[in-house]
Amino acid sequence: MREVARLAGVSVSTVSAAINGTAIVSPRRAQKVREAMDVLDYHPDQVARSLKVGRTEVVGVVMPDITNAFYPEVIRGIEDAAGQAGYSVILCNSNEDPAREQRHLSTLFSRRVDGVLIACSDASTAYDSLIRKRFPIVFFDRLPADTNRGAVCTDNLDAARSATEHLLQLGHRNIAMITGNLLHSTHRDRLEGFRKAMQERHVAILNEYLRGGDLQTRSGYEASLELLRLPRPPTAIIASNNKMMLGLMRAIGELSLACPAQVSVIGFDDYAWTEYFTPRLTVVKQKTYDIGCRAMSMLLTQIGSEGGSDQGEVVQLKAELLIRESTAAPAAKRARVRR
Amino acid sequence: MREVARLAGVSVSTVSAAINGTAIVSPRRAQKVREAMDVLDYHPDQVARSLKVGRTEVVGVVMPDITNAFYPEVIRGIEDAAGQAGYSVILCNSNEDPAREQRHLSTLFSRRVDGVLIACSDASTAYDSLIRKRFPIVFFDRLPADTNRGAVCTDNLDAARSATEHLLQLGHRNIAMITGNLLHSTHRDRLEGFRKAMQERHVAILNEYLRGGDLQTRSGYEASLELLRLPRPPTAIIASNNKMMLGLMRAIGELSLACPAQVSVIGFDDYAWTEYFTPRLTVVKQKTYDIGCRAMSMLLTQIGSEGGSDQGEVVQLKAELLIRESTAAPAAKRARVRR
DNA sequence: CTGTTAGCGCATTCAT
DNA sequence: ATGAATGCGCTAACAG
Repeated sequence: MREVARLAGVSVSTVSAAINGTAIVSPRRAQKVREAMDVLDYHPDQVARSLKVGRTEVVGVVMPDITNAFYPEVIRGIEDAAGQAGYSVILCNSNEDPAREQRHLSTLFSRRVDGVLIACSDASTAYDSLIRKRFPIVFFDRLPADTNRGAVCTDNLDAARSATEHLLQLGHRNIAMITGNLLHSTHRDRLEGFRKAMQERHVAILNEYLRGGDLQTRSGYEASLELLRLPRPPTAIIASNNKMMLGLMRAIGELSLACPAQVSVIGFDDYAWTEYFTPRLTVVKQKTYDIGCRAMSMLLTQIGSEGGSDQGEVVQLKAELLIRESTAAPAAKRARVRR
Repeated sequence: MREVARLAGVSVSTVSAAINGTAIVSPRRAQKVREAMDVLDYHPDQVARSLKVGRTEVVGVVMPDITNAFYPEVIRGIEDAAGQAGYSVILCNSNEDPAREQRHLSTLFSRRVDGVLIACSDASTAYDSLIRKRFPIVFFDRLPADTNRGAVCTDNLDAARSATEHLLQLGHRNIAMITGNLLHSTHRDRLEGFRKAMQERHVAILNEYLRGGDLQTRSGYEASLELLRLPRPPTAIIASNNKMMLGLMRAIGELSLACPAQVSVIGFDDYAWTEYFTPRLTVVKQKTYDIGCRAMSMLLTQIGSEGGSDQGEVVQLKAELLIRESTAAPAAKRARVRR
C-alpha cells in the first residue's frame, strides 16, 4: 500500500480513502491511485483491514451433511446473498456430530467471523452460550428447541399436513410414516403435521405405522420392509426425508409391490431425479434456495444492528406438494375415490 | 490476551508461547494460562495472528456448480483433509461464469488465503497470472490446458474407454455419446476415451452419433431425442455427465423405449439414486471423496514448500465401472453376446 | 482535500 | 525460562 501511495504520489491515507470511498478524493488523484494499484497488481489486505475495523466480512455456515442434496441448494442461496453484500462464506460440515460441530463453531469464532448460519445437529442447550453472547447467529432448517434468535425454515408441520391430506383425499386410511430423528425440529414438525391431519379427519394412526429412521437410506429401507410385511400393511407411506424415501422405493421394488397401485408414496425434497423415477415421485418441495437467501439476509441485518434486536423472528417458508405418479387411490377403494 | 496474561500473572509473550508451544513454558505457568483462558472464554484472534505470521490457514475452493452432486462429495474430502491440518475452507460458486470466477479469485486473494483449489470454468489462459505468481494452487476435476501445476482428477480417458469397451463387448457397434462442453478437460478426455476404444476395435463412430450438450438435464434430453429418432438409432448411448444422463432416461421413457432391451445406457457419477432407478443404472463411479482429499493435501504441500517445486504433478485417479441393469446386449444380437 | 500518526491483537526478536 | 519492545497492513482521527 505504501508502494501504491508512492507510485501515485500521494499518502497512504489517500489511497485508503480512494479505495473505500471513506473520504472525498479528487478525481485526478483517485485515477492515479487506481493506475498505481493496477501496475503493482495490488490487492488490499483484507486481514489487516479486518484487524483494524473489527469486521471480517466473513460468515460461517455449519451444516450436518453436505452430501444431502438439500444443503447445497441452500448454500447457493446463502452464497448469492452473501456475495452481493461483499461477504465470503466459510463452510463447515458437522457430519451430524455435535462434538465436531462445537469444534467448528470454536474455530469460526477464532477466525472472527461476523456471524454464523447453522443447521443444528445438537441439542438446544449447546447454542445457549452463543445466544447469550448476542453473537449474530441465525438457524436454518433445523431449529433449537427455544429459538429466541433469528431462524428460517420450511413450515414443516404444514408441509406434512398437506401431504397427509392429499393421501386422505385419495381415500387412504392406513397411512404410515417413516420419521427422522425427533431431536430435530424438522422431523418433529413433520410428524406433528401428519398427526394433525389424521386427527382432523378422525383417522387413527396405528402405532405400528410409525417407524423411526436415522435419515439414511438403509434405515428407510429397513423400516419400509417392516411396514410392508405387516399383517395389515399401510396403503400409503410418507418418508420424512429424501434418503429414506430412496430406501422405501427399494423395499417396494424388492417386494415386487406396485407403486402406486398397491402402495402410495410421498417423500420430502425435490431433486432432478425424483421426476424421472418410475413412478415419478410425489414429493414435498421445499424452497431451498430461498431458505439460504433469507437466512443470510437475516444474518446480515443482525450483524448490522450489532445485537440490537434481541428477539429474532423465525420465518417459515411454505413448501409445495408436487403431485406426480407415486400417489393414487388405494386399490380396494378405487371405486369411491372422491370420498 | 493482555487480560489473560494479567489474570495468569504472566506476560503476553508467555501466553503466546503457551498457546502455540513456540517456546518452553514451565508447566505451572502453562496451567495458569489455560485456566485464565477458560475463565475469560478467550479465543486467540486468528486474524491478528494471520497478519503477523503472514498465513491465514484458510484456503479457497472455487467450483462451477455446487448443486451438481459431484462437487459436494469432493468438498467433503477437501474439508476433512483441511480440518486435519487446521485449515478452514472458503467456498465459492462460479456458476460456470468465468467473470464470476475471476471475481471470486480476486476476493480470495484479498483475503490472503494460503492457497486455492479450483475446478475451472474458464479457458486456460485465465489462470496464467496466478501460476506465474507461484501462488499455491491445485486444479481438480477440470484442468486448464497446460497444467504445469498440481492437479488431481479422474482418469477420464480410461473411464470412458472402459465404459465403451463394456458396450463393445456386449456386442454393440452403434454407440453414441452425448458429450459435454469440450472446453473442459473432463469432457474432452471422455470423448477421447470413447474414440480410442472404438478405434482399437476398428468400429467407426458415425458423426450423427456425437451430440454436444451443455451439461444440463434439458440438453441431455434434447440430444437424446435426436439420437433416438435417427433412421438408424444407436443401440447404446453414453452420457458424459450425470445430469445429461437424467435427460437421456427421460427421453427413453417418453419414446416408450425399453432400457436396456432396446437401448443401453451408461452415465457418469454414482449417486444414491442411480441404484434405485428402473433400470438400475450402469455408471462410471469417480472417486469423488479421494479427489478432494488428494487435492487438498497436494495444496498443503505446495503451501509448505513456498513455491519450491514449480512443476506440480497431476494425479489421475481411476474410475470404476459399475455394471448394473441399464446395459445389455443389443436386441438384434442377443444370440451372439460373447462375440 | 490531504498527510501524519496511533493502534487493532498478536508473534517474535533480544535482553534479562 | 520469561518479559519488553517492535511491527505485520490498514483505518480513522486529527492536524494541516
